[in-house]
Amino acid sequence: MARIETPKRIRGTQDIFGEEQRRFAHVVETFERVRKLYCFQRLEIPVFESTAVFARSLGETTDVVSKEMYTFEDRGGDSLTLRPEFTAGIARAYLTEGWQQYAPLKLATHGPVFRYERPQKGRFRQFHQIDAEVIGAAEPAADVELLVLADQLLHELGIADGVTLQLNTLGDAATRDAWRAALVAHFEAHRRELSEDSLARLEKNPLRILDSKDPRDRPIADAAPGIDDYLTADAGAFFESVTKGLDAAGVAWTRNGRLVRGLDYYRHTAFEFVTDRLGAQGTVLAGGRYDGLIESLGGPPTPGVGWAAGVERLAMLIEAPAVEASQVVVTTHLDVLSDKVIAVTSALRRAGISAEFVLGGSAKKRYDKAQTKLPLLVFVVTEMPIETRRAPTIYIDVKAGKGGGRLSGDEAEALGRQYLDSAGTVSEVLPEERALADFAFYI
RNA sequence: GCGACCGUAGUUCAAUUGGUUAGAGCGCCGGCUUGUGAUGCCGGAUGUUGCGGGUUCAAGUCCCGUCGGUCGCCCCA
Repeated sequence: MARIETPKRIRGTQDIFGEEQRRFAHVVETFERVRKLYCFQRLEIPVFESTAVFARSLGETTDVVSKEMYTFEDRGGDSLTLRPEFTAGIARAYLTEGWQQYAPLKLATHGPVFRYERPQKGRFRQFHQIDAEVIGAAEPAADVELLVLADQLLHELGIADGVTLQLNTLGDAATRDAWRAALVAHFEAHRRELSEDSLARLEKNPLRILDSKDPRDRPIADAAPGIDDYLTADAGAFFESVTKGLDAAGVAWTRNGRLVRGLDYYRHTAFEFVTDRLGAQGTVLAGGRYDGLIESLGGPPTPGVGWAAGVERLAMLIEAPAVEASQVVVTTHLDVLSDKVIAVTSALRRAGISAEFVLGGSAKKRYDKAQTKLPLLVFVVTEMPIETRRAPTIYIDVKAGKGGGRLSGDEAEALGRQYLDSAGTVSEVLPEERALADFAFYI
């Protein structure tokens, strides 16, 4: 017989399940909660866009655009790209949907993004980001609002202690141009001592030499001119307002004058929340101001700030959330799903009580499995004779207690009665010495 | 794109310097304890040792290739 080869999971993609998915969901749910506290509107945008949306906004020479995008032709011959990030798509939506009328807009979204990279710890080809943006607000208060939101999110996830906010300014266009020219001159003068990687950076993105990890580059990078000397008065004042705002909000930050961002569209504020607990992938949440991005997409001059965070990276840092125990687990001694079992279980659920029905195995196996669900009560539906009685019966196990706690007989009886009554089931307590549980309800 | 290490049942891992029918825990399936229960007892099934080639009397163990995983570099969330 021919052997059918089982399909493989595509490299860099994930099947998220069990504890991993609980961590994942907790990150997203916490983001949703905090985002509402800051009155950021939830937004959904497409997973793919015209290739030009990303190529023009991120910068043609960036690694993301030049070698990491999932780009393909659709059946109509158009070049499409799976989004490698959110900001460009949101900017495009802002323009095509005419959202200028709502500006300034505070937006939040989350979902999968795609980058063709070599997978490693905290790095995938399809991964997930949470994202927050403020479009149409030029004032530093917008930057502060986003950073405070990020800071609160990390606190609520319980990981703020291990993560530090590194902050820098890239200045305005004039600042950036002057600083860049000075850097290029400095690095050109030390051309011979630079690493191969940095020689390539010198052509493509000289700013990146500043945060090189290569020991050969460090002394040269450390001796390079700082941006502060080139900041225009406006740019300096802007940055000061941001830092003062953070102090006022009680957000801890440290200046990192060598922090630059990889994508071309960043101006002024640039920041990264960094941890040392994720190996090489220390950046957990990052972003900055991108005045000029929307212009590069053919729109009117429009200020913007935003950040994105990797859901998987955050999920790796948090404490594992506990499994949600069901309130009631229903099982049965009967071999087939009797009408009684169906009636009881669905009545409980209609009454708003989470009730799990255990499938598979023998009555004993099902009972053991029911115990492992850590419910408040286990209902055992049976028609087996107890003493001389043959009426359909629900036994309630008083020994099962949520979180290892045990219920007293009275508590169990009260709860069982309450559940059964709210489930619309007539019940009568039968103290039964030889029952599975301490109480039996005739139904 | 570059480098290092790794790849054995569903899963986590074993298997002396290459040497008989590749083992265990968990999980799964069945049975027992006339029923007090997540952690009782007994039994059972499942592997083309990632895939393809090579060396050898003999390969899970060595070599080459390939695919995949992990961790670095690069880049980024």
